[in-house]
Amino acid sequence: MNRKKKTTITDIARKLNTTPSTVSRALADHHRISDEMKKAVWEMVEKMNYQPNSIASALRKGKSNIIGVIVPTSDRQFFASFIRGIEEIVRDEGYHLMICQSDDQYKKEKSSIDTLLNIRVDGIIASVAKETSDISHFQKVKNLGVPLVLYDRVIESLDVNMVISDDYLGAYQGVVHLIEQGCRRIAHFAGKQHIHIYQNRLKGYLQALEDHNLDVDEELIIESDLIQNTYRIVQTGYQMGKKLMKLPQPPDGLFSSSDFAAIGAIGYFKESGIAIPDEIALVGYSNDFSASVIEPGRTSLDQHTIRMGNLAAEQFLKQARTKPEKFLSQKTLLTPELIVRESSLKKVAEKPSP
Amino acid sequence: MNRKKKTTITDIARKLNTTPSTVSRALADHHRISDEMKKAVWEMVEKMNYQPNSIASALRKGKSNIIGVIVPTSDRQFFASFIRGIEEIVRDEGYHLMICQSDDQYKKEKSSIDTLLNIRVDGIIASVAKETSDISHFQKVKNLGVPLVLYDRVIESLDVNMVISDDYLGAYQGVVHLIEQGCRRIAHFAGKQHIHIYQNRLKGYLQALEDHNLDVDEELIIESDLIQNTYRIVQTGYQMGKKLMKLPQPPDGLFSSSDFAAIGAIGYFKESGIAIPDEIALVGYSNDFSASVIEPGRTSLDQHTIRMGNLAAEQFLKQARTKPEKFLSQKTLLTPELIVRESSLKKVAEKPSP
DNA sequence: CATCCTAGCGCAATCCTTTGCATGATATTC
DNA sequence: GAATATCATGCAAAGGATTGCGCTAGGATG
Repeated sequence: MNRKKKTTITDIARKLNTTPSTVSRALADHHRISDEMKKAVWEMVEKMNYQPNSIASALRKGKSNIIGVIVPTSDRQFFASFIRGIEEIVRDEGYHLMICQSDDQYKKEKSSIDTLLNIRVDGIIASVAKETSDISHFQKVKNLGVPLVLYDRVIESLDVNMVISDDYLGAYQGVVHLIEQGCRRIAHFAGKQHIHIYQNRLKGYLQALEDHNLDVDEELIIESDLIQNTYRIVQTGYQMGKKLMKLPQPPDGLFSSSDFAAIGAIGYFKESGIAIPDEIALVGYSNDFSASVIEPGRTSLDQHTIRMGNLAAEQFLKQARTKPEKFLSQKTLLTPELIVRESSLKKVAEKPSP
Repeated sequence: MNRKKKTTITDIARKLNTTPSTVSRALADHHRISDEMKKAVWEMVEKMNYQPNSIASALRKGKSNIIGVIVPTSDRQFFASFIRGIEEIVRDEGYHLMICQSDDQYKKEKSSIDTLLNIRVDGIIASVAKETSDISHFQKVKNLGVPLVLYDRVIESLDVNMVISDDYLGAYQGVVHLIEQGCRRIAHFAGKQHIHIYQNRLKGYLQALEDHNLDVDEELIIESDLIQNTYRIVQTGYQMGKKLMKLPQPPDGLFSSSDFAAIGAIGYFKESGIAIPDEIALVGYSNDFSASVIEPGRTSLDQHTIRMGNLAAEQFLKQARTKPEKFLSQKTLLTPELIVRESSLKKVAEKPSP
C-alpha cells in the first residue's frame, strides 16, 4: 500500500534546524549535547516515527550487533534451549541472533559461515557438523578476528573459546550409578568415535568399569550413528537392544549415549517382557523431555543446556570486549547431572546385605 | 590476531586498473561487461579473497536478503520443522533467516518486530503470541509495505497472507474417528478460547458430535492453558484426566487439543488401571515425536509443519515479487492428517472392508 | 564521408549514520 | 581584560556497494 519512505535522522535534523550529526549524538546520549536538544530530538523522533536504520549504522560502525549461531539441527530440544540460553544473556546488550542450521552437512556449515561473515556478524557460536573434518572455515573466522565460540561438538585442536559438557564425567557418573545398583555386565551404545563427545563418553564408561574391577566385554559395546533422524535412532536402539539380549551372556545394565537409542531399546525390552530395571537397568543421555513421560521413567544425564547457552554467550561477550592481542581462549567444562528415575533404580538395591 | 582489513571492490578495481562500478557489475554478471573483464575480476576476487560486504549492499539496495521469523518458542518440534520448511524454499533464493522468540509475550513480540524492521528485513513470517491483543505492530509492518505472512496462530482481522492448519477439520476428523471406534461420551481438553486455533478445535469437536447425534455434556469439556511449559501441561493433563474419570458418568473417549495434555492424561489412566483404548480411547493433537514412542502409541493429528513452512515461504516470495498495489492477500488452509495408533484403536472395531 | 549505434566502461551521486576535527559562543581564570 | 577552558553544535569525510547517465572508440549504415 503506502510504502512510505522511512524517516532518517536527516529529516529530523531539517525539522529542527540542526544537522544529522547532532541528531545522531542526541540519540546516542552524547554528553556534549544539551538536554534541551536531546529532548527536542526525542520528541521529533516520536512525532515522525523515526526508526533507526541499523544497516547504515552497521556499515559505519563496522559492527552489526548480530551474533551468528550455527546449530546442526534445531529439531532437538538441546539446541532450542541452548539458543534460549544465549538469548537470555545477549538480549540486554543489544545483540540479536541469526540462526543457521547446518543439518550436520559440511557444505551447509561452510556456506553458513560465509553468509555470517558477509553480513559482518559480531561473532559466531557454533557446534560442528558431524561430517566436518576440514576446519579451514573455522580457522578463517578466527584469523579474521571474529569472536568464535564452539560448543558441544567442538574441535579440540583449534585455539578458540569452547563450552562443552563433561561427557567423560557424565558417562562415568552414569555407569558408576549402574554399578552401584548392582549391575555387573554393563553394555554401552556408543556413537561414532570420530566425534569427541562420543569418544569421551566411551572413555568414561571404560574408566568406570576399570575403577570397579569389572571386565570390559567388547561384545557389549555397540557403535552406531547417533546423529540422524530421531525416528531412525529409536529404531536402531531397538535393534541394538535385541542384539544385546540375544547374546549368550546378556547384559544386566545399559548405558546409552543417546536418549533416543535408549527409547528404542526400552521398546524392545518391554515387548519381550524383559523387566526394567530388574533384568536390565538403563541410563540414557541428554535428559530429553521424553525421559520423564515414557515408562519406565528413564535415568539420564542432564546437560544443563540453557546454562551452556549462557556460558557461550558470556564467553562471546568477554572476547568481544577484549582486544584481539590480549585475548586468551578459554574452555569451560560443564558437569552433567545424573537424574535418577525408575529405569535404573533396582528395588533389590535397598536390601541390606545378608 | 591479524584482524586484517577486508578487501573491497575498490581494492580489486585498483589492482585491475578499473573502477568499483565495473567490478560491481562484473560480479553481478552485467551484460555490458566484457567476458575478459569478468574473468579478470573473478580471478582477482579469488586471489585477494574478496568477501562481499552485504551490509553495504543492503544499505544501497534497501534490501537485506533476510527474512525475519517470529516463533512463540522454539522448544516445540512444531516450530523447528516449520523453520526447516521455510529454509528449504528460500535458501536457493539467497535469503537467510533471522529467528526471534517472543516467548508468547506481547512485549517481546513487539520489540522483535521493531528489531527486524530496523535491520530492514525483506519480510516477516510470524505466529502471534498468546498474550497479544493489540495488533498495531503488525499493522505497522503491513503499512510499511514489508511482506508479512502469519502462520498457525494468526489474526483473522488482518488483511495479510496466512497459512494455517485447518484446526476445525482436524478436530472434526479426530472426534469422528473416536465415534467410529464406538465412543459415545467424548471429552475434550480445550485450550484458551481467545486463541483461534483452540476455538476452531472446539468447534470441530462440537460439530462432530452434533453430526452424529451425540449430546454435548459441558462437564466433559475442560478448558486450560495449553501454551506453557511442557512439563506443566503434562501435569495439567494428568489432573484433568483424573477429574474426568471421577465424574459420575466418566467419558469413554477423549479428544485433547494438546499432545502433552494427552500424555498427562495417559499417565493417570495407566496409573489407575484404566484401560486404553477399551475404557477410554484417546486422540491428541500435533503428532509430537513422543506419540510414537509412548505406550500406548497415541493417535494424533499431524499438522505437516514442514509443508506449512514451505507454504509460508512461498507466500512470502510471491508477495516480495509483486508490486504492493497489485498484491492480494491469500489464506492457505492445510488439512491435518489423522495418524491412528493404539490409543484409539479398539479391538472390537474391526473394520468391515469392501 | 557523415551519421547512428552499440559495446564497454568511468563518473559521481546515493543509501544513512557516525565521528574526528573545527568553530563560535560563553564561562572561567589570573 | 586578555587568555584559556568548556560547551554545544556544525562540517565533511568516511564506510562499501550500486546505478543512472555520460563518454569514447569502433563498427555498421546509408
